[in-house]
Amino acid sequence: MTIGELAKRAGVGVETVRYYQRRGLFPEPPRQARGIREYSPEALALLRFIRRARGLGFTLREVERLVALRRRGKDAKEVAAMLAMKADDMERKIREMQGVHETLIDLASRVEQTAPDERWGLFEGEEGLPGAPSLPRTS
Amino acid sequence: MTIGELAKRAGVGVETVRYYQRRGLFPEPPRQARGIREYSPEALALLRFIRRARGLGFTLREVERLVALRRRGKDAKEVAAMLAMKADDMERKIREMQGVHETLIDLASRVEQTAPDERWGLFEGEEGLPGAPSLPRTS
DNA sequence: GTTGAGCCCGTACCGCGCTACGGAGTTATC
DNA sequence: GATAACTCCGTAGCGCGGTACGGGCTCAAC
Repeated sequence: MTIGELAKRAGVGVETVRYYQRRGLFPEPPRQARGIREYSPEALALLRFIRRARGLGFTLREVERLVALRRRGKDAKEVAAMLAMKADDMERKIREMQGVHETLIDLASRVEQTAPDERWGLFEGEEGLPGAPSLPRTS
Repeated sequence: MTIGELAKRAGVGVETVRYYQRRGLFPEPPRQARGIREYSPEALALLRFIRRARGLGFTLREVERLVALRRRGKDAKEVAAMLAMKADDMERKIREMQGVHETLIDLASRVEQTAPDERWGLFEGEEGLPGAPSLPRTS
C-alpha cells in the first residue's frame, strides 16, 4: 500500500500521515524502489486506531502513550485507567458547559425584557471566569 | 487608571489588554504625559464585559460583534440571537461529548475483561470520527 | 546614584493539530 | 513527448488566544 492508499483508507490526508511519522507516533515503514513507502495492513490498523483514539478525545501526546501500550500487548490496567481518566475529564467539561449553557439561555430570555440602560448590566456574573480553567478553547 | 491597574482590576494581564487593543476589540484610550494610557471606569466595564463574553464561550471575533452592539445600544434582538445561537452550539457539543463519554466508560469496563489478543479490536467503532465535525479541539 | 517598578514599543514565540507550498523525480495515459 | 497523478523532501503557515522578550524611558524610594 502506498501512502496515498493508506491515507484514503483511513480517511486522513497524506500530509497527516507524514506528520504522524515525524512525530514518531507512527513508524516509518520500509521503502520500495525509489524510496516509496510500503505500508502493511497492520499499519492501516494502527492508523485507524490512532484516529479512533483522537475521536475519543485523546491528544496526540496521549495517543503516543496508547500506541506504546498497544505495541507491547498486556497492560490492560493502564489502558483502562487512561480511558477512565479521559472519561472524567470529559465529564467535568460537560458539567462546566452545562452551567454556561444555562446561563446563556437565561441571559437570552432576559436581555429582551430589560430596558436598554440596564441591559448590559446583565453581563455581570462571572460564569466561566477567571481565565484559566473555564476558558479552555473556544473553538 | 493606568494599564496595569486596569488589567489587575479586570483580572487579566497587561499584555492581554494591549493585545485586545491591537485587535481593535478595545479602543485605544487617550494618553497622559509621556504617552501613558489613561483608562476610564467605562473602559474597565468594557473589559469586564469582554471577559464575561469570553467566559460564556464567545470567540474574540464574536466578542467584537457583541462589543459593537453594546456600543450602539438598542438591538436587543441581535444580542438575544447571538446568545441563543451560542447556547445551541454548546448544546450540540455537550451531546457529542456525552456520546463520547459513554463510549469511554463502556470501553474502560470492557478492556480489562477482554483477552489481550482481542483487546485492541474494541477500538473499532467510529465514535467522533470522521475528522472534521467531532475532532474539533482536543485540548 | 542606583535600584526597582511601571510604562512604552514592536516582534517573536507558545501549544495544538494539521495543512500547504515549492521543487524534483517517476510512472501511466493519451 | 507532454500532461496528469502520484511520490519524495524540508520548511512555512494557519487559527486561536494569548504570552514573553528585549530594549528603552521615567519616576520614586532609599
